[in-house]
Amino acid sequence: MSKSDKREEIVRAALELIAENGFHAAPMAMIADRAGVGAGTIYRYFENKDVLIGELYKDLEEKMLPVIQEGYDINAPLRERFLHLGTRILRYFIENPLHFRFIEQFHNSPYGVEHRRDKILGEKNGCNIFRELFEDGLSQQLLKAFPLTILFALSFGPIVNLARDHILGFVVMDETLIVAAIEACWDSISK
Amino acid sequence: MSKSDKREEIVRAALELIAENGFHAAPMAMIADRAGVGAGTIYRYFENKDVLIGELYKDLEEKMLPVIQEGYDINAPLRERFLHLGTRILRYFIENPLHFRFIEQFHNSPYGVEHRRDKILGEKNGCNIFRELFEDGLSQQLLKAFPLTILFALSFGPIVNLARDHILGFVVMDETLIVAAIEACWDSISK
Amino acid sequence: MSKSDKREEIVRAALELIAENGFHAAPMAMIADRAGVGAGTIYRYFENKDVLIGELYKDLEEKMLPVIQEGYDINAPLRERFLHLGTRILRYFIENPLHFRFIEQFHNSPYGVEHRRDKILGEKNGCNIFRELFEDGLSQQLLKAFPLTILFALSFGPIVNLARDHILGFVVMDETLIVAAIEACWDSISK
Amino acid sequence: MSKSDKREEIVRAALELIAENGFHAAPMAMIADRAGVGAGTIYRYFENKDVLIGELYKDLEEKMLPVIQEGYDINAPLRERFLHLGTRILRYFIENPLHFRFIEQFHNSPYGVEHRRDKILGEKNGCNIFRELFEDGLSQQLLKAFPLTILFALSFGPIVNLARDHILGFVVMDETLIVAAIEACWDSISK
DNA sequence: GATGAATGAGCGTTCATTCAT
DNA sequence: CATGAATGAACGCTCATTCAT
Repeated sequence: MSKSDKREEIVRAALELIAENGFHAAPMAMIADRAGVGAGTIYRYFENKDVLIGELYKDLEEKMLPVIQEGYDINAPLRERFLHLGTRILRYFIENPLHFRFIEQFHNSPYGVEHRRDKILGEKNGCNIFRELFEDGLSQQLLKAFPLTILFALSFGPIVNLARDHILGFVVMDETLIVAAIEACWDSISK
Repeated sequence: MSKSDKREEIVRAALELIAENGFHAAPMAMIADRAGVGAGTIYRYFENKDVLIGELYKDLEEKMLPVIQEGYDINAPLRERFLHLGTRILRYFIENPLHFRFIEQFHNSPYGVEHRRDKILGEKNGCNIFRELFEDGLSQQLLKAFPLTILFALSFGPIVNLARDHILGFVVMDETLIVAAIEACWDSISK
Repeated sequence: MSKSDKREEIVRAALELIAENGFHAAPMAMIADRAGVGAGTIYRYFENKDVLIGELYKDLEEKMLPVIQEGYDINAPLRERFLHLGTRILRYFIENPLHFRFIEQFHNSPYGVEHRRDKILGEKNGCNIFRELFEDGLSQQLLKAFPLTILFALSFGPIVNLARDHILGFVVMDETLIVAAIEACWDSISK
Repeated sequence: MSKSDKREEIVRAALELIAENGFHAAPMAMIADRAGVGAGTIYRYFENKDVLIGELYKDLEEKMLPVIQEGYDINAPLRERFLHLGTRILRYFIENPLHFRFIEQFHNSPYGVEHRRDKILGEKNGCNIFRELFEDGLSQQLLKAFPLTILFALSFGPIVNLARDHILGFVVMDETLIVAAIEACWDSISK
């Protein structure tokens, strides 16, 4: 197994265990076991458990962003851009329930305290797409005159809830429902 | 300190510690300490930690429900009813940040697994108010023809996010913003 | 409830709990509960748990001795005297399984360390009957020339085992078997 | 210290502490201490305390059986076979007082409940030697017509008592006394 | 570099004993 | 006197982290 394969295995094992049963069910020894490496080996790749979790989170961000942005046309009409991003995110969560479950757990854990803010969509990285989208919308007066934070809340609050409900089996989000739900979100932020 | 004072102190201490820093920062000994009681004393009031957490959650539910329902007029127009409940819930969270933080933590913890669904607004108690509200709206064709789960998601997703953002200081939800935000939620569910 | 009734209740409760499930299953609070008194009350009658256990043991000794000696004729032939005592003890244990179970537990517990020697049959009290019996037998050269300790072991070892096996249901000691078994013990010590 | 040395040290430490002062005087931390290992280390070798105790018991059984059987001639006369086994067991206990004390404690403890019956001499393993011995004796009509349980009690009751008395210093069982005592046991079971 | 046995601080919980009522 | 709520030391056990191999 190559060096980066090992890192990959560790991260994958951690993701699975945490997503499936929460942080409390993912001791380092169990992660090592499932990754097929020695317990001490993890510490060659990650300084400690906090760092492992943090990097796992960053990995997921990095996998998610290109998928969401794929085919995104910054010059399309605002509504279309919103629907593109919103449905892509929701679809991504639904298709990657382990990622979603981990991200949720992460935000409500000691590991995620300093990430509390939704970095995915916030100021970090190059991923200001949403910010730009909202700012465009505000300046064009197509959106209600809310602070960005509120526009985020109105958009992502439902998305996260819908993803959770789908994953837990409370509702089946087929393509039609996905689009309709994101359109509803649009109604909440657009004038 | 009277018997019921002691129970109160324990519950309060647990609430504070968990709300402030999460479950991992609330070992029984620390809860006891902050409550000003001996470690063993907790076990006179609560069979074990799980039970303590569970009862704390129930306590909060019980405190919250009457506040939300106060002044609720089931015969008012649908929009008004929605705004009443939505703004009340959001205000409650904002005014009781410890309650909010605990409830959030609880839902994303091993303690809250069986409560995953938002019981507050779900089928339990007499608090089917929201369900009734949505069912009324659907039958009167005032709401978009979504499953209840999605209507819940569109309503509560933003509320929870807004409460969190306010508590974390990312936005200041004054009365005007509260009402405007809930009105925006109404836009997402109404035809 | 009179003062001595209370003591009686406490001792009875302790006996039952310990005999039924061992010392580990008899915390003071449970003893108090079953005795129908407050936990603190026990300490008015017994300085501490050790003393309670010790006095319970003494109580049982005192109840047992007269039953064993009843009808004992010191002038009867040696064999008859042995059979009298041996069968009486065995019968007593069989008819009072709680007493037996407690005594057994007691001897193999921290509480009974200083009582290790079989006081019932040893030098204490007026109960030197057995000692006298053996000494008579030795001087009359009816018994094998063993130290007293060995004569005790040959006599009581089987009795205790038989009682235990009966109580645990491994064998049913009816009157015929009781007598035959004690006669067998006699064979082991008599010339 | 090698891996199996460590297991050995833990088992030895547990044996010593329990034999010397009983289960109550052998908390895991103390066992670890005396074994010269960390507290957590014990759990690499034994799932929990119950398992440690249980395996210690099995270890002792396994050490004891071959010693007892050594030189045993199944074709020798019955009396000789009985004396062989009886004296060997008694000698073993006398020479291994820690083993004896532990086994005694074990049988009268919550750990040993399911072993209540003397498995050493009962049906388990290949060690039906005693059972076979008694069954042979019964079929040849050399033994009194007792149930096996009673023959066991008549044989082992005294042995256990003699071992205890020797270890506690109440009597010194030299070779002559050992043989004479076991011969006395034989008298109790033989016709 | 990789390992996994070893560690020990820290957890949730119990219970003999005390003492205010 | 009797009570039982309160106590806190001590228990069995877990797990992030280290380090000899």
